Amino acid sequence: MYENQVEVCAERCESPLAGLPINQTLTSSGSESPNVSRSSTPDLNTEEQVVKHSTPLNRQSGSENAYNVCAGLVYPAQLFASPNMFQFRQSARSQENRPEHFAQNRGGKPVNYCSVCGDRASGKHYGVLSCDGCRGFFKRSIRGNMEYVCKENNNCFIDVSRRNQCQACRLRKCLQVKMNRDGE
Amino acid sequence: MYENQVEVCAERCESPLAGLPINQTLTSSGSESPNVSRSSTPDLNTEEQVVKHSTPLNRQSGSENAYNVCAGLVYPAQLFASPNMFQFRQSARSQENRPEHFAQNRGGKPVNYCSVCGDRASGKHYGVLSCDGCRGFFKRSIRGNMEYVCKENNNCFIDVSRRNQCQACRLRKCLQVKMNRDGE
DNA sequence: TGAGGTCATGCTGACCAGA
DNA sequence: TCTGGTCAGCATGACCTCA
Ligand SMILES: [Zn+2]
Ligand SMILES: [Zn+2]
Ligand SMILES: [Zn+2]
Ligand SMILES: [Zn+2]
Repeated sequence: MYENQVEVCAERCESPLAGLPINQTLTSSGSESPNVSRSSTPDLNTEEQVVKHSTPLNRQSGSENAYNVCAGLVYPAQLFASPNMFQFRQSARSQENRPEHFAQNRGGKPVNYCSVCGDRASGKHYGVLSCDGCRGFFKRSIRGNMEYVCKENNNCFIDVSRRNQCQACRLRKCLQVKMNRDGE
Repeated sequence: MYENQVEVCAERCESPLAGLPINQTLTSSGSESPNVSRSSTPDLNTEEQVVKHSTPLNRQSGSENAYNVCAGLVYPAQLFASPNMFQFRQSARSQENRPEHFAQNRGGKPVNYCSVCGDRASGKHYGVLSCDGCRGFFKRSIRGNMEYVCKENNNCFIDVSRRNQCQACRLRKCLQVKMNRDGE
């Protein structure tokens, strides 16, 4: 169960095209292991609206005992998309109908995904199709000469919801997909 | 290798006295699996001084290619203690000579550890011996009725360096060690 | 001693202006 | 189109006051 997931992680991370391979079939986005849905592309079915700089990170329930969601219970993670510690609200753009893979938008423009985390790409950055988050992260990393150290085994899985859990592995993934300071 | 670690994690997390069991022998703090040092208690051998609210989170190297620490290389994690995304600098208090277990300070005062993460406890909070970090985290969680969702399998390992990687599991651990709103 | 409260800190990513 | 720059938003935890 868990080893299974770990294997997938390691395998993906080590491959140069780790994460969401672009131009590759994604049958309902990562359903190889049914009981461990990793939600590479969280499909928030929430209302769509762009709110500038509104970042409600974690759910706040109205009821009293709200936090028992995780209390001692073990159930398959990612039954629904969850905001991360720094999982910012997906903007309306990101919440558009996610195509199977590389589909067409309403306007006909192709939708590309970040080579690092699988989020919607905002263009090519530092030589690689990537999202604004990974772009900013890579920018800060190289400009600040940052040194990160993984607390696991340098094979943390990087996707939209987990890209902020390990900076070391996120940067490693950035470099693996050939992000570079000079934009290639 | 990794399954080993996961097993340890799960075992620790599920037990009510997960993490660093207080009053229990810690032979050099977690050396069951030699090649995967998890550094439950990171022993920073750095200089000791208390700086108020100074939180240099990540290492910034002076050299140019600093980020190659993790670039594509796979080496046992935790060769040295690393600052987390939100791993604040351990204050001088935390860097005192860490005893084997429950040892005496210079002054003779016993040193207690947080039941949640193993950091140095600042006292009893919400009924449980805990550190200021876990105290604040639990406080925010219950006051805000926060709902966290684990992105793994609800068995993330919680220690000083990783307590900020999964809020869901951190809160679960808080509840497992019987933290409660009314201080018992 | 432990409760609630405060707030400096720094990471994140959406956005902007200029090349 | 992509770059550097900006900065609102927010979780964290050290520290404070008060009972
Ligand atoms: Zn990305
Ligand atoms: Zn990692
Ligand atoms: Zn703690
Ligand atoms: Zn978890």
